[in-house]
Amino acid sequence: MLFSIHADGPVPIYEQIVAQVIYGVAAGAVKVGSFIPSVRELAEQLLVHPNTVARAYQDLERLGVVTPRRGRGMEVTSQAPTACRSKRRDLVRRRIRDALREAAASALTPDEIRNLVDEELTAVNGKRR
Amino acid sequence: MLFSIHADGPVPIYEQIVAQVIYGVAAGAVKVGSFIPSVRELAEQLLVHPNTVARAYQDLERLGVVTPRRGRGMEVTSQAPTACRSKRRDLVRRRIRDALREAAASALTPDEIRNLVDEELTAVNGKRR
Amino acid sequence: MLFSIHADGPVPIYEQIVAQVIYGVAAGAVKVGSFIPSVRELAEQLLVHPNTVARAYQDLERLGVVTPRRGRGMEVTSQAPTACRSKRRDLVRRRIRDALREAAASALTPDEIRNLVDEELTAVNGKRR
Amino acid sequence: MLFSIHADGPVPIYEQIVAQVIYGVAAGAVKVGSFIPSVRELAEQLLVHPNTVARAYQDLERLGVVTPRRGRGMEVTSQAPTACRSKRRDLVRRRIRDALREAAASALTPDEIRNLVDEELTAVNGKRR
DNA sequence: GTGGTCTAGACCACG
DNA sequence: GTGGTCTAGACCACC
Repeated sequence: MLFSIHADGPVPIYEQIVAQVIYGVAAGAVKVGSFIPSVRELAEQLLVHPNTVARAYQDLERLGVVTPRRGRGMEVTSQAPTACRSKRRDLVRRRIRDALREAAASALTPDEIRNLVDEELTAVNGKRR
Repeated sequence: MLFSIHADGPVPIYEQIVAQVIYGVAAGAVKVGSFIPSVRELAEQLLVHPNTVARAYQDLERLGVVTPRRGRGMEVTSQAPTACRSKRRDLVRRRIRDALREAAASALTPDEIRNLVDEELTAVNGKRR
Repeated sequence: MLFSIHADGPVPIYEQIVAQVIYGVAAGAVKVGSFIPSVRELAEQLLVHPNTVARAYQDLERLGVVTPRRGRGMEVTSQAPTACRSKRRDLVRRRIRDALREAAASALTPDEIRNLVDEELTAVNGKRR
Repeated sequence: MLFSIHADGPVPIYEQIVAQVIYGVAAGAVKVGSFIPSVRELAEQLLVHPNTVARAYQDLERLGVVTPRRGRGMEVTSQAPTACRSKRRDLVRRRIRDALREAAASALTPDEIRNLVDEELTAVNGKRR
């Protein structure tokens, strides 16, 4: 499980942790029944305060992605993969939708918008190669 | 000049005001030399705190879009249209880029991402018809 | 809005705050559109740390009972009464169910259990007079 | 001696073990002079950490329910039945009392509370038939 | 060792 | 003024 956290930027650290766990589970990189890193361990790895990790884990628990096993850690639940794939799709769709709505509200023409989208889409795909 | 403000939601109200003025100028709906509404007037119209409008106007002034005319209000500058078209493009591109980066980070496949984009793109265009 | 908090005892303070707001809304003592006390205000009143109150308020927001109004406070939502009455019933029923299941598991006879329940029920009702 | 342990849920495992031994003795299912399972044996049976069982047995010893016999295990004491019947009653009464107090604090009417109690009471009794 | 709660206090964005 | 986030560190229960 690899995390990359941007401590600056507008997105709270704990939200970044939540999202990355969700993406990891959705992608199958984190298996059902396995344990995500302990609060202290991950805090040390990410150079953030344990409380920040703990808050992320509470959110993940609330989402049904992990369940606390007392004395052992946070275990990935059986319904996590389904929930995470759905959640991932929702998160991504929501962000795309908001961006495109902003674009439409800006009175840019549909052609201009599509050009921008295509440019950024190839840029992103290029990065993934 | 029509404003639509979403008091809830993650985007600060003052940013919404700034963006909508920029979009209005960029689209040619707000002319050079005209005056945007007074702080009090707009605050009343939008049911927001005057401080919020004032902050938006400060930003617009700092961006060179409007300039204060004592006793008369905020006048749209001659360089505003050029600046706003550029700024608009930057704003929209930035949001699209961020959304697509998030999509890539989520480990969704490029195909799935493109499908989501296409769905939302037609949805947005549909709304504009 | 009156709160009574038991800082000792097994129930976390933030849960007590959550429950009491829910009960207040369910009982009609807290109206839709009104604002619950600010974090700092309630923290001072209850002699607890503001963070503790903030955590309770986050839970209430997650439950859809209140919504943050930036710069103004936490407003009771329109769906709060329905949600709170339902939630209250669930909470109380859950506690009663657990107690009675424990009683059944203890191999006490149904008659003994009913006697205990009746005793405690009259004791509680007596306190409310 | 049959145990049913819920590893999740709010009740600590060691408390569940303690309670079930108490209930077994109170109901006469566990006889004076008999031996309860060894720590290792029970831990293996319940898929629980031996420390957890050991802690439960410490509590039972402290309560005077069992007494350690070197090399042979934990023996049920002669005063255990009386103590367990009393303890059982206390435990059950305490849980019922707490549940009903919560119900009263929730501002549900006495009638609503009684209805909930009756519903759950018949539900529990139904399960025992 | 694990997570959970609480206090303490800083800093920030927003209105 | 409001809530939101983060760091810091204590204490606890449980395994």
